[in-house]
Amino acid sequence: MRTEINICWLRRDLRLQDHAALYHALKTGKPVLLLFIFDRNILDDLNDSSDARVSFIFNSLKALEKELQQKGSSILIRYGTPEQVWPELLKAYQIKSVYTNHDYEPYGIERDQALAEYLGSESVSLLTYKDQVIFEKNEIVKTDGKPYTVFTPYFRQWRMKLNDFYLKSYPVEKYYGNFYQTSPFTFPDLAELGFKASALHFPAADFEDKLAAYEERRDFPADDATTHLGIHLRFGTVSIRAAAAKALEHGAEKWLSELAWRDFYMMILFHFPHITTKSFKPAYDNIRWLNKEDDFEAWKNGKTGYPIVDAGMNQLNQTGYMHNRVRMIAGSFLTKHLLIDWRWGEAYFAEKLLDYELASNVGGWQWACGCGNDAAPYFRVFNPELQARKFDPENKYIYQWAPEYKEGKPVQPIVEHAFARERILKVFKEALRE
DNA sequence: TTCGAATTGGC
DNA sequence: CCAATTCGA
Repeated sequence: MRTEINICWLRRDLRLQDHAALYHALKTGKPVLLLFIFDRNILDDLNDSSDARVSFIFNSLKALEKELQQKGSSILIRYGTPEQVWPELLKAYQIKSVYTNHDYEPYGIERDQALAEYLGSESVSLLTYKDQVIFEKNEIVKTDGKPYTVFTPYFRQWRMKLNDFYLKSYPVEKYYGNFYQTSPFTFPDLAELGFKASALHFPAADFEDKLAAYEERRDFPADDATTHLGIHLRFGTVSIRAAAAKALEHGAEKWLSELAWRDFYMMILFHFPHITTKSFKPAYDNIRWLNKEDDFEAWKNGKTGYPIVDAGMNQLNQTGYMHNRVRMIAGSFLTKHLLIDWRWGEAYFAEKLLDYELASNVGGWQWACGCGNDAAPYFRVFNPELQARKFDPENKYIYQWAPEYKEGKPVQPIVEHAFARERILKVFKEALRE
């Protein structure tokens, strides 16, 4: 008779410390086998064979495999769709339960629902846990029990509720003896998954030394005073509880509130999944976008004639990262100056950002466009020149990423600011009147 | 129901 | 001051 085991399915929680599902799986005392599926439902839609996120996942799994081998175990890596892989696993192993962490994205919810049904039909239980946020789903709601749609009152409650209990680390280490003991499984090459190693640099996971100066310097892109922790939170190579605990320890309230924004947008996406394709506020779906391909190309390639926008796009294209202040400026510019649909911008960021996160990206783009979780600030149109003067007064960031502006040659902007401003105000008014 | 408030602005 | 809606208690 085969040994009965538990499987812990990793998705975006690629670590062996402070891990909710892994903790619960190991604690049962049954041998725990770790699993990762390179999901073709996701991978097949990526159009860059050297997509850096795939490399990041690959590297992270390699590191996990090393850790696991020291414990006499190994990680099972599969390439395919979950629908294909799970029936194979059920044949290969005597599985008691499957442990995994909550996913709040529409695809993830659908995938996990299907799995729950399938496993149920095979008398295998699926146990899922909150792990990637501090507060999820309905943990922070209004007095009427409905989800918040405005950040500030949400955050007031989020901050009040936050205490050591919610930040407590899951002591996974105590149960490391319960990993399934096996000789190492074969570990696939990136090439077998249809990908190449990315040449991009991945940010380190150490963020603590950035916290002290964060609030004061975070808006100045040349300072690079942000933590670059996004990719680690995206793939779970850093635990959100550990990050929030460090924020409290250093009194980094502003940075803590940014972690709350992440919770907020995940909660919003969970309750309002339509926002990936529709405006949060339906009236804004009436906007008559110009959607001129030439303008979109110019924006993508950093050729708008607005130095701060071009610098940002160059930074994104070259490094897979763009400073947050500049993301807002570039987003505002695409939607409000060029009158291009926010979904186009969202899709481009999705392709390029190492720290891409569906909930935050959609939330951020809808905010930049003015169609998102905001009262009524559509008439707020960023002036890219003023923004640059204010946040990059010595053109340090601009010259670093768009050195062509150093020469001081006059550049013809793709659209004149005052004209674009009047135009977008008119278009918005028309859309909202309908 | 009423009323203060609403991430990161600009002219 | 703009311009002005909707949220939330």
